[in-house]
Order: sequence, then C-alpha cells, then structure tokens
Amino acid sequence: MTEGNRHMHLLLVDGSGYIFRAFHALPPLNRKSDGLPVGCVQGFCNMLFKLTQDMDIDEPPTHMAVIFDHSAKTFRDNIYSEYKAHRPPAPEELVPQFPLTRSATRAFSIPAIEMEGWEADDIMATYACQAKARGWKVTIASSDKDLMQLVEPDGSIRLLDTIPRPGQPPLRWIGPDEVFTKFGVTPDKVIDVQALCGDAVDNVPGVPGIGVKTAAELINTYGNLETLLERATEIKQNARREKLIANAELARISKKLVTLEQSVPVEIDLDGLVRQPISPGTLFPFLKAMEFATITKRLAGLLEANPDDFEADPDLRAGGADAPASLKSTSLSVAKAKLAAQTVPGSGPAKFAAEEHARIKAIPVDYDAYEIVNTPERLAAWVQKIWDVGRVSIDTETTGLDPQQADLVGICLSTQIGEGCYVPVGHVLPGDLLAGGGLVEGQLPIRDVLDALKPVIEAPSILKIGQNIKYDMEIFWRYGINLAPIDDTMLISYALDGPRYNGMDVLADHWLGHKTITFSELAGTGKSQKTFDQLDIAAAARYAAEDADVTLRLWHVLKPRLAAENATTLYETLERPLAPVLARMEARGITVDRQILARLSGDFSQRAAAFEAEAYELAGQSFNLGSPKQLGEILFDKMGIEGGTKTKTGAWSTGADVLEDLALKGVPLARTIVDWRQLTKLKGTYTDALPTYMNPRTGRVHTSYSQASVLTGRLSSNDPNLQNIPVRTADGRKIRTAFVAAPGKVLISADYSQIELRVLAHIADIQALKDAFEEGLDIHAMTASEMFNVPVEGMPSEVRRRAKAINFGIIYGISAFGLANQLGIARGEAGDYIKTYFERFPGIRDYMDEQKVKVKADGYVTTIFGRKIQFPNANSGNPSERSFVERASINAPIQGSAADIIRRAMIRMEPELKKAKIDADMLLQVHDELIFEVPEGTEDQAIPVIKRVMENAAEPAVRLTVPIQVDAHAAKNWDEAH
DNA sequence: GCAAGGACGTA
DNA sequence: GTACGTCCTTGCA
Repeated sequence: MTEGNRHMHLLLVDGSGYIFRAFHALPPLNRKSDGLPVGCVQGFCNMLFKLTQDMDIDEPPTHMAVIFDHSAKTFRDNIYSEYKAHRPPAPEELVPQFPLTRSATRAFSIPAIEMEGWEADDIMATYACQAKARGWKVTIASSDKDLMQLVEPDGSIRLLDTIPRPGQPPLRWIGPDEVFTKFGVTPDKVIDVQALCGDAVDNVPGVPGIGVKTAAELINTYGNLETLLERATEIKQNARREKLIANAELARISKKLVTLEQSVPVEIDLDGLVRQPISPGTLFPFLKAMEFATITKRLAGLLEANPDDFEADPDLRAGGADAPASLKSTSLSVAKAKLAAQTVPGSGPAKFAAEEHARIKAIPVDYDAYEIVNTPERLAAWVQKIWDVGRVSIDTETTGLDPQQADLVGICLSTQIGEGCYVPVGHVLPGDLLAGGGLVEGQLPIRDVLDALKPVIEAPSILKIGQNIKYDMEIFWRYGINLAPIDDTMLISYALDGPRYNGMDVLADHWLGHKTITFSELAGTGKSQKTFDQLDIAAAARYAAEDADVTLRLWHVLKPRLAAENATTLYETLERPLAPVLARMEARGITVDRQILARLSGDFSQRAAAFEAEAYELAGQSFNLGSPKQLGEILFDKMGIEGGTKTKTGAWSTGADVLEDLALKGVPLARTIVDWRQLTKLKGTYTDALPTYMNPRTGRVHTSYSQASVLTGRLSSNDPNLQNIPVRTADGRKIRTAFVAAPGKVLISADYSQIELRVLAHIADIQALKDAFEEGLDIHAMTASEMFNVPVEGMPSEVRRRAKAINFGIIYGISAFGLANQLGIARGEAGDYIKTYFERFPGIRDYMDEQKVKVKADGYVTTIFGRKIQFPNANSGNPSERSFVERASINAPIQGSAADIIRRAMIRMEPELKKAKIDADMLLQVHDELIFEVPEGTEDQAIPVIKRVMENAAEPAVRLTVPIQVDAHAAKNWDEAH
C-alpha cells in the first residue's frame, strides 16, 4: 500500500465537540410523534454531512471516523481526582441524544468510535500517530486547544476549526503557525506550556499565577518543562521563582493530565476506517426514524434514492420497536402495499439487489482461474490482496465434520469473484494406519501458513465471509487464531428466507444457477469415502477454491437483499452476533460422567431383557420388539384385537398413545411394549450413545448448534442433540444426573417461566392473562378457574390438567380434533372447551384470525422482532395442508418471539457477565433454558446477573406488556440444578 | 448403501 | 394441535 500513501488522508472528527456545539448553537427541537429531544442529533447530522462535503472539494479523506468520549472514568482520574471536576452533568435533554449521535454516525456509514477509560482526544491522538507512521495526512476536525499538541511542523497533522465565525472563512486550518499564535511555542512544546498555565475549564491546576504568556516565555527560554523546573532557582523574579519551586509537582501532574496518550489499544485499526460510500439502506431508516424530513429530502436528491423505499429503523422510531404494524393491523391492503413497496425492483435498494444478482449470476465459474498456493511469496501476495480489498471469503477444509475434533487440511480464500486459491497444509500420502502416510510434497508448513494468515484473520478491519463460518471459527481457535469480524452467507440467507435454502450447494444452485462440485463426487460415499487429507491436492483445490469463490458470489447477491427487504436489523442483531457466542458454547462442551451412564446402561438393558421375555410370553412367540410392523401384525392380525388404526402408509399404528389405550382395555402386552420401548430408547439414544461423543482431547461432550435450520428462529442441537435429554420420567432424569459440573464448579440452570404464554399474552394483548402474570398466579389454574367456574383453591388436579392442555393447544394452533385426542375426550366436548376459551379470552380468537389472514395474504407471519416466518404453501389446494399452515402460522410468532428473546439474552450475556466481573461459562441452550458452569461458591453472584439479562432481553427493542420471569438454580448436576 | 417411515426424547 | 433430532426397521438399489 506504500504506492498510495501520498494520497491517504485520515479525517478524525471530534464527535463530543460536535455534540456540544450543536447543543449550544441550535434551538431545541423535539420529535413530532413523541417529543423525544432530537435537535442536537439533527444539528450533528447537518454538521457531519457538511464537513464531508466541504472536505471533498479539495482534500477528500480516504479514511474517516468520528470519535466520542466515553462516559466512564479515564486514567486521568487516577492521576488527579479533581480532573474535570468542575464540569456540570450533561443537561437532561442531551442525555438521550448521546447514543443517537452514534447511530447517526453509523447511518452515514462512518465508524463511530469510543472506548471505555479513554477520552476522545487520546483515541484521536493514537490514530493520528499511527497514520503519521504510515506517511498519511491527518485532519482533526476540532477546535479543542488540547489537540494542538498533535500538530506537525510539516503540516501532515492539522486541526480544522469548523465553528462558524463572522467574517472568517467556514473552514480554518490550524497548523504550526496558528498554534504558535495561540501558545507562543511550537506544537511540540504545547504540553509544557499547558502544564504551567493550567486549564480552568478542565480543572488542570498548572502553576498558580502563571498564564500562557509567561509560560511560553519560560519554556522558550529553558527549552522544556523539566529543565525549567530543575533550574528554577536561577530565575531572577522572586515571585515567579518561588511559585515554580513550590508548585513543581503540580506542574508535573498537570503535564501528565494534558499529555494525550498515543498508544490506546484501539479495536479497529486504520484499515478499518476506510471511507465507505453512504448507503441509502443504512441512512434513510435512521433519518426516517428521527423524522428529519428536510435532511431526508435533501440527501434523497443527492443520492438519487427514493426515501419511500425505506422504513423507519424499528429500534429507533417513536414508540421504540413496537410490534410490527402487520401484527396489530388487520388491514390487508396496508400490508400488501408495504410488501409491494419493498419488493418492486424499480428503485432504491431493491433495484440495486436485483442488479447485483443479475450481474453476479452472469459471471461463469472458471476452475482454471483457481490457484494452489505453495510458496511463501504467493501466500504473501494473497495476504496483501486481502489487506487491499478489506474483505475475504474464507473456508477451511478438514479431516471431518466435528469442529472440535477435525484437523486442518487446507484453507481456501477468495477476494474477488472468479478468483480463489487453495492453501494445502495437511494432505497425507496413502498408507495404512500404522505406517501413517506422511505429508504430501508441495505444501507449505502449516505453522508458516497460519502465522502469515493470522493478522488478516484477526484484523478488525478485514471482513471474513464464510458459509457456516461458526465451523471455521472453531477450527481456527484450536490453532490459536481468533477469526473476527464475520459475515455468514448461510445466516444472511436464513435472515431473508428462513431455512429454505440452507447449504451452499442449494444456495449456489438457486441463486447462481451453478452446480458446485459435491463432496461425494470428490471423495466417494459410504464406507469407502476418503477424508479430505487423503484427497489429491489438485482435485481438492478445485472443490475448495470453488467454495470460497461461490461463497463470495453468494455474499454479493444476498447481502444487498438485507437492506432491500428490511432484514438488516434482524441479521445484525439476532443472527450475526450469535454465531461467535454459539461457537464458544460448542467449544466449551459439558462434562458427562461416563460411569453413571455405564451403570444406567446395564440397569436398562437388564430390565429391557425382562420385558422382552415377558412380551414373547404374552405374544406366544418371539419377534422383533423394535419392529412396529411385526408388533402390529401380532396385536391386530394374530391376536385379533379390535379397534386398531392404520397410518397413512397402511401400516398398523402402534404408537405409545395407541398402546396405552390398549393397556387400559386389558391387553397386558401393550404395557410391556411401552415399558420396553422406553428403556431401549433411553439406552440406545442416551446412555449408550452419549459416551461415544466424549471428545478425547477435552474429555467433554460438544454438541453442535444449528443457527439456521428452524423455521421459527429456534436453535437446534445435534451430534449429539442435547436439547432432548430426558426429564419427564424418573428413569429419564437419571440420565440428567450424568451431566455434571467440572471439579470445583457448579452448574446453573436458568429457565424462562411460561415464556410462550407470556409472549402470547403480549402479542394478542389478553388483559386477563397479563393480569394473572402480573399477580404471579398459577396460570393454568387461573385459566381453569375462568373456564370452568371453579375456585383455584382446592381445584381438582384433573381440572387444572385440562386447562393446561388447552393453554398449550392454543399455542399450537388449537383444533377440536387435536385437543380431543390429547385429553381423550369427545370432539364435541373439546370444541365446547375451545368455544368457552374464546369467550373468556376474546383477544385470542382475533389474534388467530389475524395470523391466518396474514399468512394467506403475505405468505408469512412475523415475530415481535420482525423475523419473517414464511409459509410458501399457505394457499395450497390441499385442505389438510392448508389447516396445517394455519396452525403453524398461529404458533410461529409465539415460538419465534420467545426464541428471539432468548437469542438476545445469549448475545448480551457474555459482555454483561464480564462487566459484572462474573466468571461464568454459558454451555447449553434448551429453547427456554440456559445452562452455565461457574466456580463453586460464586453461584449467588452469578444468578442475579443471569436472571437480569434474561428477564430484560427484549428491551429496548420491544417493551413487553407482561413481566418475564426466570427461575435459576445451582447444583453439581443438571438434574438437581433444573 | 441409502431413504423413508415410525416411534419417541425435548421445549 | 407447534418446533426439532436420533434410533431402528424396512424395502429397494
């Protein structure tokens, strides 16, 4: 990048200075719809935009950032407790505008930077210093005299005063000459002068009685502060000499206070500040939320965009992110008009997305353009290319599918569509297990490759794009590399289209019309399938580089759709930040006690064998108890039991409910089978299988979470599934006792109480339910009491059980048929229950009708956080399919909103725990429950923080109108903690 | 060797 | 009646 250095120009804006200027210079202004004070935000936007326009005329910056003061204390408070002590607290109406100015900055696609413990001046000093080291030019938009110490004699670092002053030009540069006019010294001596004269505003003491003029004279005479203080006795004037000697220490402290720190550990490096074009999809949702009509109009003209294509940012608009209008409104025409405005590819982001799609799709895949990297020079060239472009699509090839076990075999990269490279590092020669192959020639040493790539993979300024990048994050962690920041095409697709097109092969086929090489084509299938390290490098490279190339293409196609289809907030708040959280949970794993499981296996297998013998006895023959087919034939054909039903494929139904029924009717074999099935299920799926998942490296079990496979936004867990560990039966719970805390630790289980019913009460706005939750009542008993006119006191458990079934039925999109089945009552009776329920809670029926209408009209329903859940066959010609969609569309906003809430809790959990200085590891998520591992004895500190984060997770995006309750317990094992 | 269907574990 | 993943058998290649 040395070639371009002459033209690099960094513009740093003193954000806090701008805020206060806007505040003092402008009349107050309140947002029309809710009175939120926004005058300062508006002024800030105007000033920021004007600055970029003015600068672009003759000195366009190539890099830019707005730097803010962080409200917390800084290192200067430790040096001098009185520092800035005279500063009054910020005016009340200014406080809510602080975060909004950050949002404003980001809306203009400019990085907004602030750091706890540092003043904006220190951060600016650091960036200026870094930029100077690279030979860049630096402009600091600020009139703060404290920054004058940064001015360079050669003018490479200058300040820019933009405060309008009558009779003066709008932009006034502050270079060495201006500094000399102000302080009477060259910029490098400014801090010495300030150390002597102090600063009344910041309460920097200085030496009492010495002003700027005297200070400058002294410093110019003695060269610098230290020399002056050492030789103070030589000063002729009595008063001046005495003051200096008496206050030497105060002067030294003052110097420390005014000296700006130039090595702040900034999280974003200079490359991350590269100037971005203003994106209408980012800008207009903000401006509309603020209701800045004039700026909106002006910028729409300049950007040639139509603001009507964008909706106000739901997190910022008046009333906060309330339920989307579609949930509240039954007006179909409104919903349809909105949909049309979003998707008509005639203008704005939708047009851009459509054009990008067409452009990318037309570029053919050329396998010959891919490169195998096996020299340090070529690797270095790729690294340089990544720095230049600022982003890279990346994929790892490994020996297996388990990110906690698979070893790295190669890395593929692509920075530009149509290009791609493969860096093989772990391909082995054929050989038996004992002879052990050895590495194939022509590969760079893995350590060299990782050392070369680590800086870009960890660079905050380089975006790493992947398909299911959580996998690659975990692989790289095991090699000591922290992959961040990320974008994930799988998650972008999920935010847009749900789990419909999961998988890169499907995405490539659907969006690019390109069939990728499949792993089976490359490595074979089944038992003879090769692992990646056994593949020929040339063949592997085509497959691998194609993956990186295609991922980059998909990113170009899918990313613009986020803005075009209003899914940016969903992706940025609920998808992208969750991936690294899940990666860490997977990497941690959980300890499982092998011995407990082994003992249970033995017990279950003995008892199952007894049931097996009993079953043969009762059946009068032996048969495969695991075969529903054979069992059906014995029960209904051979034994001639009446009343059997058939499944849709014509086989006898032998499900647990059928067998339970038969058992009650006096068929002892049915009971035996039920018992046998339960035990063999527990043994086969849990006590036998779980130990095989124990990772030999960590000794723990690491599940894998799928973030993008559930229609409603829930997670799913696999290999092994730790979201269906038994809990309902006594035998089942014994399995939970095998999930234990590591030595010296305890597990905490924290679960949302009745989260879905609470969400339902909120969405459907059911006052009676809300009141019950507000008063902390037993919700099922209360429902029963309302429906059956029975007092809660002394209520028969059967009555409560029925009400509970109805409550769940409501959540599942109730039908008389289903409820009757569940409760074992007649269809008519179940229908009466439902009717009564609707009479007692009339809002429920309205809610259900709204969802049904909406799904038919729009093809989707939404959660309270704006996640769309699509049902492509909502208008199917098949009546049973249609009713199925109706029920699912009733359930999806409830299940999905609850899922979004716990996602928000998970995303916030780690930083909040860290802030509270709690050492707690989040290990598992089971839909409404989070499992943590904490040092023994710290559970009482951890639990309140965990509860607080979970209970407030919806805020501030959504203000729920029901209280959310979380119950948390600690114990050595999961069974006791739950 | 693989896919589909049935059964069953969870929220 | 919603949403999942896993184990096992069966039937076909």
